[in-house]
Amino acid sequence: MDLNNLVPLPASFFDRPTLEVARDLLGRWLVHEHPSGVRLVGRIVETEAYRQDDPAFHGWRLVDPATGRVRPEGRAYDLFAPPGTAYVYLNYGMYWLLNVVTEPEGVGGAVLIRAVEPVAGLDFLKARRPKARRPHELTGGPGRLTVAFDIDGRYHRKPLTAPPLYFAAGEPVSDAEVATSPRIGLSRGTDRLWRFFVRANPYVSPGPRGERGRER
DNA sequence: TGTAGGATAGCCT
DNA sequence: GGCTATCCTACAA
Repeated sequence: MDLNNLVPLPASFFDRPTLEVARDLLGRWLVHEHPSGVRLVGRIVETEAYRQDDPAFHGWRLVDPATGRVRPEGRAYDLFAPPGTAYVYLNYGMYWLLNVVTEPEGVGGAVLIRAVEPVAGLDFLKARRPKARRPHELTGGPGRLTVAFDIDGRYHRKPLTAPPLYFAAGEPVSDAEVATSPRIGLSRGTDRLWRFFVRANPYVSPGPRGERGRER
């Protein structure tokens, strides 16, 4: 990959089954052309998939289980937006979480970006998170990476298929390097192995009780 | 190295 | 009024 010739992934990349997109996003680059002029690039090393047939999905109750019809109500309806749209929301009143909407428009799905490995803009990232000592404290964890990359609600519902915030091709990750586990921080849907991460990568978020990168 | 508790705000019941 | 796709600090061992 050439840092001087970054091409955004097109909407068609996200117009696929959510699990496929979550797996395929590993190794891709998250790029933020920051308003200050600094370009921030991170290699994605951890994702989670959320689907409309999933009790952990925000928009779960918007779908009528009998008819499959969707009620266009509330914030969660933005998860049914066109593929490649940003779904950014405030969690626990403090942290912005970055998702990219998947599946065709009208079908609910999104991938949560949980951790990246810095590729460019390291000084900027460190300045945003001055207390980070170990790698995963800098950009490992969905709340940490949005602080480091200065991503917040202003990107909600914006297309992630063009600057200033987008994904680039990066470098593929082989199946041998990929591990799965239950998603982190949920009370429902914990039986599904819909968290994808790069094995033994130091930037993968530790999760609760130091479960960093452990498969189950 | 590990666990416990608290901060904080929008959304839903 | 309860819950939440989190993180940080304090404190024990």
